[in-house]
Amino acid sequence: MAQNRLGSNFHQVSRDARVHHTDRSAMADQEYSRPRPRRRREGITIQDVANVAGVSIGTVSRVLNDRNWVSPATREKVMEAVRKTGFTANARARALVMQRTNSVALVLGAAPTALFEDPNYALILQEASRALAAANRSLAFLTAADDAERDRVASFIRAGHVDGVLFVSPAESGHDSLLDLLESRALPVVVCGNPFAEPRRIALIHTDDAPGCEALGRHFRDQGYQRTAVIVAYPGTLGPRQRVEAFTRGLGRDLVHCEPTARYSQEEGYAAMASLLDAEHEIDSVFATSDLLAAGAIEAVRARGLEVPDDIAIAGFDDSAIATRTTPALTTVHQPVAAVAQAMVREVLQAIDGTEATTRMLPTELIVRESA
Amino acid sequence: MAQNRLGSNFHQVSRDARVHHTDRSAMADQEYSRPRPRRRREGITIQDVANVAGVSIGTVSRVLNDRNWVSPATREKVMEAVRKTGFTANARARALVMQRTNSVALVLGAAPTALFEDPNYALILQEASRALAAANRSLAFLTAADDAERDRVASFIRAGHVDGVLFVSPAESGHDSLLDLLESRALPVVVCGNPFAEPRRIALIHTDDAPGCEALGRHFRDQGYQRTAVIVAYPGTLGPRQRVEAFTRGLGRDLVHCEPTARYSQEEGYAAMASLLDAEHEIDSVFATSDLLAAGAIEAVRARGLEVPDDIAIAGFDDSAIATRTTPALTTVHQPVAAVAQAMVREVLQAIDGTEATTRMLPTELIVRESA
DNA sequence: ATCTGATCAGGCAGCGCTGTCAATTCTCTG
DNA sequence: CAGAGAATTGACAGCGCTGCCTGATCAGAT
Repeated sequence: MAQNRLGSNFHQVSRDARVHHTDRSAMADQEYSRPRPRRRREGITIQDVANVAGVSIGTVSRVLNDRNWVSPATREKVMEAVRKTGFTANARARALVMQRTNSVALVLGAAPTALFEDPNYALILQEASRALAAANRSLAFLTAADDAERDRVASFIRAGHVDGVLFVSPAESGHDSLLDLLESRALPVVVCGNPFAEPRRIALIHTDDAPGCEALGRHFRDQGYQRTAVIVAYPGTLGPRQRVEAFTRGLGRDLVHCEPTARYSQEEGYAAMASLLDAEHEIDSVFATSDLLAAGAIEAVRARGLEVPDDIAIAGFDDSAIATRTTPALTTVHQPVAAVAQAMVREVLQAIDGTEATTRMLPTELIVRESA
Repeated sequence: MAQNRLGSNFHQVSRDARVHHTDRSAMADQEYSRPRPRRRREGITIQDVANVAGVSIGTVSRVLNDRNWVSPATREKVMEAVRKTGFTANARARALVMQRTNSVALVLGAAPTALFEDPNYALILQEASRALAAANRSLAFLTAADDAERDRVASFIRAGHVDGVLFVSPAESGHDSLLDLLESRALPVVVCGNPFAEPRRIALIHTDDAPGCEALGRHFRDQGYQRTAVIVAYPGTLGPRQRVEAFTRGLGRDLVHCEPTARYSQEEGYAAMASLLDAEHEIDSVFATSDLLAAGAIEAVRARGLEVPDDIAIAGFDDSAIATRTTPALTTVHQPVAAVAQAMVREVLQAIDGTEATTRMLPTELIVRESA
């Protein structure tokens, strides 16, 4: 038994020596020969503050974390020492012991180019960043456009870098494996965008597109448009389909044509409109399922010398920044993207604190401008 | 050897005393109530892997970090155990012991709205994100538009959340306190954008705007434009001033007028152009120091029923995504923003690894499209 | 004067990992 | 076949912090 302990005893020595030494150096700033400064010391630690204040590190910790049972006098001494030393608690040590990093990942499930192609993404990033900062959390930004990136995201999350995840995904599928992982870890996740193909235990913040789209359909009918087409990206997925259905419902008659596109981009909108015009459907109005598509469509119409809305009326969806920059300004359906981002943050923070995150649906509304 | 141990034995006394003491209190408690961890264990740890592989945690660590002195057989055993347990090293523990987080902050020194207002910012974010991911680093996204946010950034950095900082700032001043902090901490920082007002020990990645702007000036002269004005944001700062100077040099004659704006936005460009037109300078050509300003200027010109470039030629600066989306497409000066972001990441990573980050300058070139 | 309970402060284990060093085993030599 | 050296592994301190537990202190009550 004693033999067994021998090894430990040896090390205990240096430890005792260290404590002894620290106490001394607190009294007089003599030599500072730590037993083995293997790595350079990083900065002011809680121990330094404790030395200056003449208390133990436990007390400093108690003051910093606003725990009870610290006398006002001691508290003041510690605060003063913190001020004097310029101490900031080491986030890494804190993260280790607290099992919490105070940061949240924002995973963009698309190529990063989407960030300036689609103002919605930038807006979500902006609002999420702001909301997290307000809650004193930091934002880790990741993209997950392809499998390699998804792997990276997965290992990032498994490594415990973040307390929760905000997942912003376009309607494309391909994220199922990542969603599976997120679902399987007990890590709070909030997704925004389109409803899931299959039910999931992941909270979803999405917009109720139907009312706005239906109102837009009624607006088209009221304006007296006779032959209407739609340009729709990701036509196979649930969200876009719902938009078109609600629009058609409001319109009260069948669509002349439905032109699909691969993504939400201005170029795709241009191309789709061009092919609609080429097909000579004799349309007088078009609903594009995003403002970017609509902006492209407007360009295509004007490139042929036609006028919007007189020759062809065009409406978009999103009410993003581009909606007021087109000529004419876009009639569109307002989607509360900022509110979505804020709700995502609120839900994920709640989930981190233990309350289950809940799925929420936010309303949309028709914004009539000049293009339709 | 035995002599050496003797010294230890001396200290062994105090240790034994301590042990005795502990034992006593354990007896008083009647039971050993503390072998179990107090917090729930978080997941698979290196200890679990070691147990499965039948080796010590040190050996597992050595295998994972690809250190020498591990026999092939043991290595295989450990790898197998890692596979079987699905172990991923805890990033937080690693960060603490390594004094390194493997993440880098991207600080946007502007309101987050800039992100979709100015494509440059989004592009930098995109490229930095990509480059960091490729280097297996994560990106913490922060904004520092006002003092409150700068304080947040400062304490974030002091807390040791990141190993380095990428600072993306518009020409505005107001960041001096933050730059002071960054400079004072021995933390690698790379800034992009305009040269510093005062010399700093911070690496800077910026573009050499002069060649492109001068070429643009020559192009204006070659086109036969007679009366040229400029629209310039942040006219007091070094970068914009250099652009205008180089442009004027290429032009070979004085500017008719210099219209200042507060920021780089389409709206400001519109307003500046409108006021230029109102002032009846009889100009036939305008150089705006960013594509966004130029895009706004084009709108303003066309809103008055004038044609670009026939009535008034307009050129921009940046060659951002918007340059090809205006009608007509913008003649502009290409700024290698993606390359800037990549250089920033390269420099900051080098600096983290000990090499001093160096200031770099990247070239610009004239892109002639239709607007001038 | 002693006991009791409420406060307050200190001590220390331990979060999960890495780096150092000692211990152990294996391989050659002379 | 001992002894030196090389290869391999184990042990454990410690990164900086928090949380539990214990000890000390001080009123107020007995």
